[in-house]
Amino acid sequence: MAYVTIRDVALRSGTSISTVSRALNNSGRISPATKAAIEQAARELGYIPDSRAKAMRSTKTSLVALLVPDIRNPYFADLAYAIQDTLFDAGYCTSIGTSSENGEKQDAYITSMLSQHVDGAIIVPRGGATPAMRAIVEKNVPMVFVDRHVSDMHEVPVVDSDPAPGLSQALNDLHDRGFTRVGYISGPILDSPTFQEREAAFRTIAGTLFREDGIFVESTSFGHVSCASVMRKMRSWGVQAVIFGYSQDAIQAISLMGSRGFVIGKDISLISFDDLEMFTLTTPRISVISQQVQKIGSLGAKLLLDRVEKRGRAESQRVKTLYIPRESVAAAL
Amino acid sequence: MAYVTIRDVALRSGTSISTVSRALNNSGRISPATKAAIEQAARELGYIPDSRAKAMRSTKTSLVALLVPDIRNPYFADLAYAIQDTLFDAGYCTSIGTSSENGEKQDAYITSMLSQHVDGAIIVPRGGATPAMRAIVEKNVPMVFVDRHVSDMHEVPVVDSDPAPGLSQALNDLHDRGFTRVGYISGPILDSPTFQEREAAFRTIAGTLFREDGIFVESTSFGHVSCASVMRKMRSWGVQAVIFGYSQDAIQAISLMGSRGFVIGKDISLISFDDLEMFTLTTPRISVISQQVQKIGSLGAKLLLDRVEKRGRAESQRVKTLYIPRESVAAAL
DNA sequence: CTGAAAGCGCTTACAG
DNA sequence: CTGAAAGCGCTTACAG
Repeated sequence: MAYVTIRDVALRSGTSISTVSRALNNSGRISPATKAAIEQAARELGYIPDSRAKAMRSTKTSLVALLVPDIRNPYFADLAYAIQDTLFDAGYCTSIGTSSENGEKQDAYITSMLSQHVDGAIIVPRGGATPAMRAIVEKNVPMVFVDRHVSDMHEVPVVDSDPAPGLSQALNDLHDRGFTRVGYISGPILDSPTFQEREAAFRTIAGTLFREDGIFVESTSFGHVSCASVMRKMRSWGVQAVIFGYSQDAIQAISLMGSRGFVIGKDISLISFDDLEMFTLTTPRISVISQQVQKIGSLGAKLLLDRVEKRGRAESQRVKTLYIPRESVAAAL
Repeated sequence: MAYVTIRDVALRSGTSISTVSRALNNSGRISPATKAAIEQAARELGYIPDSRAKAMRSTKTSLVALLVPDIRNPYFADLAYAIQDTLFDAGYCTSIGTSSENGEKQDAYITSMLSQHVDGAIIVPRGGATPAMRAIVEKNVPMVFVDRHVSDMHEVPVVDSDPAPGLSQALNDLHDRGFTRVGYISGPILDSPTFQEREAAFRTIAGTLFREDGIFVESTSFGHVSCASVMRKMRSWGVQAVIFGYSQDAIQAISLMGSRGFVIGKDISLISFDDLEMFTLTTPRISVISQQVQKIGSLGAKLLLDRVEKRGRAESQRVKTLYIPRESVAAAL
């Protein structure tokens, strides 16, 4: 059984190709009788229209490309799920690609999607603008950035979270509990306006609540070693509570502390960005600053749909971060 | 800047469409001079071949569909990553779809992939055979099942894990530590040969090590309530160590126990299937039976490639499960 | 209401 | 070595 084509359906229903097309797409007038006959023939044959051929004529693929750095990161998995869900309900298929925080692969994927003439692209950019990303813009393919943005592509709308509200709530909580020495670990800050902004927001807000000499900021790159040494530094400075701008760092830190007998919420208090399920499984459960990833995802998808379907001028949006206190933050010693 | 077509490249290089096609695909003889000119023209114009048009002629899309129940489940995220990685290196693009353990969505996705004439499909099936899955087989599109299988589709090869080795190691460990009352919680066993097999393997192996009246088996469906009540039952029966066949259940149980002050590794010992990162963050860390998901993924991908590229008759494969003991299993009280 | 024809962007025999 | 032509499976004016 090879693929059934529109021709087979026409033959079987004793009509022509054009009539079948019109009947199955509800376009133009057709007599109810022929329409019914055609639908039955299509059903009997198990006809599945070739979307490639369809798309070539109508320049509409109902396909959207989604690019995330790493699908194994639960934050991105949640994001991808929310986006795919929203898009699916609107009749679009989402193709999820992974760039592995790797520029080359990122561009290979984008190019491949472009060659399939996707109707739009949702991208969590990694690093700066790339050739393939510029190609998307040049070809006028609708695109939105989600979660992060790229500093030199201002024409692309972005849906991300505003770190200030959650950080403010978190820092106020620490302040209220009597902490005087707070630290911030900012993750892979290089090239990332998002992580830069988080750090800046921390500095600003902490500056209004704590003394200058009670505020400590460090950054990690990827990798275990660095995270361990940063934690050591924080400890040696007598930092009482530390906020992680990058949840993957927090995960490493928790694992490290567990293996060294450090007790979170006692030896040191801890807060991380991203409301991940695993942060509720640890003992104690980890306080988080939620980016409301679900909201970011659905907003991003809707924004793209607005562009694809050309309703209004959709603009960038920010979702408020939200502090969720749990037992990893205790009173100051 | 609309899309650049092969026609534009021909015009710019002063050649014909057919020559451009041959030059860019390295097929047939072309003089080095014209080839160079064409390549330059293509580069200057930023030509990206239309893969839809390409595929229509050559019946090769270099596209593979991957269907997983829920990408937010870290086990499937790992699986998807491994598969996508292997396929990417072989020159294939993977489109990841999520069925949300929902038959309708599963079929909608498959049909959509079929309409794009993917070169193959890798599926983690949910429930039994569906109409769309049968359509794949009928149309002779290469397909493999991964992680789970469907009882009534024997023609489809499957790569999954053999539960026996890991279970055997785990149960021997429990036995050696002096446990006499062991429990097994089997997850959503309905319609799932995989979960059924795990339970059967547990019964068989436990039967050789423990007394009949020291073996307890229960199953959960999805949802919190059920998991809590099952745990209660296990406790009331005096079960000393429990093995979870479904890691999502274990996650719930850990969370429940944490909120009730139960201490894992002391009040009860615990082992779960699936070597998830989060199981190393808990205190104590959770002993697991690893399915070696990475291996399953890459084997599954390779098996599909063998079918797609018609090398030999690729057959089903099993990966051995592996027991990784950690602190969630203590000595018997 | 329905059919024949053109054309979307490619590839692939077929001539030259 | 290179070009003109047919055709992949559709949709969409255009006639009838």
